[in-house]
Amino acid sequence: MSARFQAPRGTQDVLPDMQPYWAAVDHAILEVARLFGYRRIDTPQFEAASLFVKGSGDTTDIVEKEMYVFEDRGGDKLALTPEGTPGIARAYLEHGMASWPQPVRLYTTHQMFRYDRPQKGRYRQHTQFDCEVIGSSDALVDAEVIQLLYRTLELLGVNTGLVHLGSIDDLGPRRAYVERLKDYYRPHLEKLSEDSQRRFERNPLRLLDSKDERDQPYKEGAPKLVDQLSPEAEAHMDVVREALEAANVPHVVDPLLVRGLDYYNRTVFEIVPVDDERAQGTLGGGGRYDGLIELLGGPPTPAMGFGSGIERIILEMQKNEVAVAGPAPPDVFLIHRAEGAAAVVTRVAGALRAQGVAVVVGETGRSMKSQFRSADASGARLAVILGEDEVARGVALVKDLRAGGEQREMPIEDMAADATALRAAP
RNA sequence: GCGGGCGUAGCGUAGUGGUUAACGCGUCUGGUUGUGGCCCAGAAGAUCGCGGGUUCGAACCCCGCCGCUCGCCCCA
Repeated sequence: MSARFQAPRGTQDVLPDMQPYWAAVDHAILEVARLFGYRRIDTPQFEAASLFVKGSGDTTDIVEKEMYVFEDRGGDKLALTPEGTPGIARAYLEHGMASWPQPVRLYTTHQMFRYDRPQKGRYRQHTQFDCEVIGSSDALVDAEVIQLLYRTLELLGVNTGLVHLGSIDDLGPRRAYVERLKDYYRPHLEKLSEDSQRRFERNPLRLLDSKDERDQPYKEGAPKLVDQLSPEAEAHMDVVREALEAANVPHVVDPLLVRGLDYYNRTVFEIVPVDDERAQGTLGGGGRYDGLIELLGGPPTPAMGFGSGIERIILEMQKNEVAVAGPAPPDVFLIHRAEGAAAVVTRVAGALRAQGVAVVVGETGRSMKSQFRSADASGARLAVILGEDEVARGVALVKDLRAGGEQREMPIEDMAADATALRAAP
């Protein structure tokens, strides 16, 4: 109905029924962060657009085609955060975190905005669970970060497949490799798909995971980066694998794994659900970005991190029929029928709440029957009835809705003063 | 950005050119004075996604737009 307002394309409302899933994810994140010693950081939902142009890379799709850029009333060019890492790197520099004990372990959950054609599991606004470890080049940190995401998903009952692990080496060796790759493809350029011809210019690493029929014959013989890593990168990856092995994180080396941002080096990884049949399956991914902080004007500072899409995680939880706890029902549903009972009703409800009793109040003017129906639907254990008769006599009727439906009288003032008897009732 | 499918009350569906668009769930109100869950009855709730066209007549046929969805691109 375009006549009525609707949520902007690619955005969604999280209705009350869905909130338990979000709460479950929040709890899992809190617990895993505690276990691994990560502290929470929150950064703004928008940043200088140039932070992403510089940090994420000006030729990446995210920056070039998908970023929400706007100019504010003061003329500043800003961007809604399309990804999490540059903002955190910026905060690291801005707040002198280099003088904190290194490395700095941080996590956050953050809204991300990307102008893209929406699909299930791909939205224009989505939420990411982000972890970043800044100030260490230790391969054990790489393994730790991967493990952290894996454990989070495990804790949430999400059935992940193997962790896909790769290495894209350091900048110098990678450039040399890209030249070798282009040399290999150049003679066949004419015969490649249009997409791959574009990739040849813009993102040669992507040539290797083309799905187009026409490109298949050339993939086999193409040089693979993981097969010719520099000795340093190879040794680094060996340690990562050894540590993942020891941590019981099942993984596989994926020679075709490429990440979308410019700043990655060495370790890259991705976690996809087991028997994933959809295109937007990736639950999370990340890698090492030793050059980013320096690129943003800081001292050379190694770092490692990941982003994981919470909407996708929840989609998986639902697919796996993971049970999540809903909110507890109220303790008491307060039914009232007296004329002009607003004051008594409000006072009793307030007194009970002050003692920690959860109270939902029935609607004025509705029949007993109707209010009892509401009481039942609310899931409350007790109905407290303040009818005309009771209010006049200064008592309340307390009825147990779950058990036999027994009912007894309690003086209103006693109940308001001390809810202990009510809790025990009847 | 490219290609395919879909769009009927809050939700799930029926109706595929011809009288006041149907059913289930849900909501509300009742089933004799003030008592829930089950049951029964009634009511409210739909400009048939929006706009235009064809036709005596359109939810139904055609076009455009919007939204969802699947694949590609890309990504979480």
